Amino acid sequence: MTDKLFPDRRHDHTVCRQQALHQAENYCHRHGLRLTTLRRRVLELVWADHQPVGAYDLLEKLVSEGRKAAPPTVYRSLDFLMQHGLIHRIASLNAYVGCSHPGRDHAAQFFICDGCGQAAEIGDPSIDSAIARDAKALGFSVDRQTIEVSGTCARCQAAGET
Amino acid sequence: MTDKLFPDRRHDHTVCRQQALHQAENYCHRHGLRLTTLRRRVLELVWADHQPVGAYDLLEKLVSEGRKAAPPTVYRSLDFLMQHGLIHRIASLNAYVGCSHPGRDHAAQFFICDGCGQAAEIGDPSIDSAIARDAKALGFSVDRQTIEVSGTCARCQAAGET
DNA sequence: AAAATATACGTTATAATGTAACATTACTAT
DNA sequence: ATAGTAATGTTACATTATAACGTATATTTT
Repeated sequence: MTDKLFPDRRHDHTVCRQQALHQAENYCHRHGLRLTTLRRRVLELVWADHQPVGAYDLLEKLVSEGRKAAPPTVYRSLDFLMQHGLIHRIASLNAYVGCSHPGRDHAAQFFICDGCGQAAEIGDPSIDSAIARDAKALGFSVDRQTIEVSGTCARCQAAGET
Repeated sequence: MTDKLFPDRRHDHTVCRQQALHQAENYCHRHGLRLTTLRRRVLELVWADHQPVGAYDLLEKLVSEGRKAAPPTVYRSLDFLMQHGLIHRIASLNAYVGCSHPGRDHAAQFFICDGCGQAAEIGDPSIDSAIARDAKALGFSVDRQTIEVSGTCARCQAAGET
């Protein structure tokens, strides 16, 4: 079974990371944004795998690479990357994950596996439209959304059944 | 305009609070749970209004009432109340709010106003079913959901337009 | 009712996450 | 080159949450 949303460890993650960096470079270039060495590196670290990463994990990696870094170093980069839709924050985990569809303004929805820790971003229009409908009924003006579904992915279920 | 989900300050909130406490008492009695003085008081404080409250705000109130309390005091009560569906945690705010439909096991969805700070709990089956459909397509087994939509409620929009 | 057990709470210490404020460096544009 | 702006370094601290262990209170068993 090939599962692009919850990939196993065999998948060539270099591709994911490279593509994300490439897209980020394009995006920043087109919009006159400065994807500095630090920001680029933070993005790269966030894309180390498909699991959301904590800010202090990132900090630790930066420091271990010899860079002078403190919490604000990381948080500022994360803020920049979030502002421009290159990463997302997972509120239920206090962690950050690369955006699968950067460039487009979109409300992300996540399925998060408690087993492997991976977060899969989906963009289901029917969730969006249901929320939009409710908002309209309330007269509520939507600014941002946090849609995070936790549970167990297919692979981990299979693995857990022994 | 009467808005039960984003009530104004005139609404008789005593009713909301009383009802919530009453339901909690019933629920705990039926299930053999101990709604101790502390837990009851924490629930009452969470229901002080319709705005999610931070754990340390609760702690401060408990202490100011003369009770000996420390962070674990509050967090343990919050854990109990959450476990039994009497309150919800709002992950995007690190805050807690009374559950509007205790007793039933349900996936809550929230609209949170940046203006007045109030959180309205809704239970839209079409959001649930959209998520269930996506989960099924992924073979994902859902455990819990975090659905939080932030923005501005109708009343605050009206107030803001001057 | 007394002892045994389990549950809840008190207490201290600390972990984990995030921000404010100001100094310094590096880039950009004239 | 120089001034202006944006990014990063640095120190200090705020906020949210939990671990670990002791004490008290309630519940069950005898």
